[in-house]
Amino acid sequence: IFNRSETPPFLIEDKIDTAEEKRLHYRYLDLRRAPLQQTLMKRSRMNAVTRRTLEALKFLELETPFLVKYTPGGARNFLVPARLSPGKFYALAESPQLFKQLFMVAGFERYFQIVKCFRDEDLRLDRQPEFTQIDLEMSFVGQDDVFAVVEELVTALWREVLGVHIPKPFPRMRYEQSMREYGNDKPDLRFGLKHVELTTVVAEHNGAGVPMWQSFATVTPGQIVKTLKVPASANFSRTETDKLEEIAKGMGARGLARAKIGENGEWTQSPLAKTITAEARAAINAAAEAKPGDLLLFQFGKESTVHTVLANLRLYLGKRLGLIPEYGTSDPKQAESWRFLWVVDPPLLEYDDERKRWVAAHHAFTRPHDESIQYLETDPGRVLCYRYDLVLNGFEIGGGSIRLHDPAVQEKVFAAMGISKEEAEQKFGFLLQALRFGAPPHGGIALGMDRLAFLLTGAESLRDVIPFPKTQKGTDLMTDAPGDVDPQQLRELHIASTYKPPA
RNA sequence: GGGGUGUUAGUUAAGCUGGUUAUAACGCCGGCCUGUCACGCCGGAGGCCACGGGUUCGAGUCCCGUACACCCCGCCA
Repeated sequence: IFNRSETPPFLIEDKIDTAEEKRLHYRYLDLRRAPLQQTLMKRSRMNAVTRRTLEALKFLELETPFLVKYTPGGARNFLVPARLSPGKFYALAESPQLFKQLFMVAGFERYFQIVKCFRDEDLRLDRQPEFTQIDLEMSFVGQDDVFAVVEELVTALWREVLGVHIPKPFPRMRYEQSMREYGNDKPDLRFGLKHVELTTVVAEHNGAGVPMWQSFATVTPGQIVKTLKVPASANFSRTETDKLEEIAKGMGARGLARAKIGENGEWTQSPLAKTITAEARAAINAAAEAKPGDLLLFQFGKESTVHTVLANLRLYLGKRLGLIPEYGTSDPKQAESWRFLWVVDPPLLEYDDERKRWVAAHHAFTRPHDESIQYLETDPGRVLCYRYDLVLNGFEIGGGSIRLHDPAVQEKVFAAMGISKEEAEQKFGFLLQALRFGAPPHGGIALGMDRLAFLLTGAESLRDVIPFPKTQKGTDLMTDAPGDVDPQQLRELHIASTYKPPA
């Protein structure tokens, strides 16, 4: 009776002053609280709007199996023992990816599903082991067609659930720019504090006179120097900058070199000040547009570490300086509070340092840009592809691609990844065979419904938009799952545990 | 696998540099109050200070380990 009303009958105190652990243990009581009631009502409406919008756009809602064959790559799967095939296992689907492509082969031109997915990876604030996606796939489309559908859907959600009109089309940014300016592929565009690239500046000044930077006198792939400028207005104390260093170290940094800019551009309070050449210092100040009183934070070394450290420092500073709230959206009724962004044109392949070969950055079935196919053999890192992520306020809320439907190009991609024909057939045979029967050009996307609800409602945690969420260790404190099973059940499945609890 | 924060009464928390009987609020129990509604007043019960070691004359407080919760890195669409 109350599930269509804005004000539920049990208006339990809004204030949360109970430990999360306790709340989860008595989740059914926690769910009586008005904020959670309203959140779940909004989520219900999001489901309804999604179905209505996609139905109007001629999408068919089709189901796919949860119990599937394990395929390598991507997320770790949950395994389910197959009683009728002793010794064998199903995997719980990490996404309907292959099946939705097969719908395209089968001639269903527009498919969607609001579907549970399962991934056996560690949890985060915005990650649960089972979660819900709005999954869709379309035939005879390019990237722009997928964007148009998603923008229609997302703006409908914000309009009909929040009453906010988000302008279309959403802005786009190339992956390369996102990494360069923000250090990750999900930039929060609500504030500045962009990273400043210094690798070439340092190389041009032959290491800038700084002993720690001698290895940067020449540019080495995968090794970079960057800085982040904290404006003078922040007026950080020594204790506060020390805190920044602690955070950086927590992200894997060796340290956090700093420099405070003096009246004439000189550097103080800095381990670099003694040795840096005046020319290099001026060039860095210019690159960072540093003014007296500003504080420069430096990171150098392995590109991925530099990016992780600076991307997280940027977020910390954004919150610390009050540029964005701790969580949620400062003014949810204003369209400007919602910074949607398409991140496009990422590389198809990335180099795996451990396995010493190129691997798919996402999956091997993404269509490369036609003009970069030529680099597949000669310069694999240069191959860009039709892969796209939808980002909102620093959270990735969806990702998809235009699929590779041409078997000839597919072969080249496998070759670039060092996957033999036999191996490919063994691992992905049914999809490759299906594509050989003739597949239309197709592509799609999956939107994280939990994250959409999390952001739309301004929730503090993904757990607040999931009725019965799991803890960081993947347990359910209410039902005490996962639990022990009867030995007889294991015998039926021909399973024995080798686990020995610590003494 | 790694880093960080936390764990004190039923609940939420305070307990600084180790020092007799570990505090408060709400809740609970008893008494009083016939117009209250976050009632008020008086009295009371309730704690292996998460668990296990260690340092010390002495540990809620310091050290080590474990468990649980949360945040992050790794991992992950």
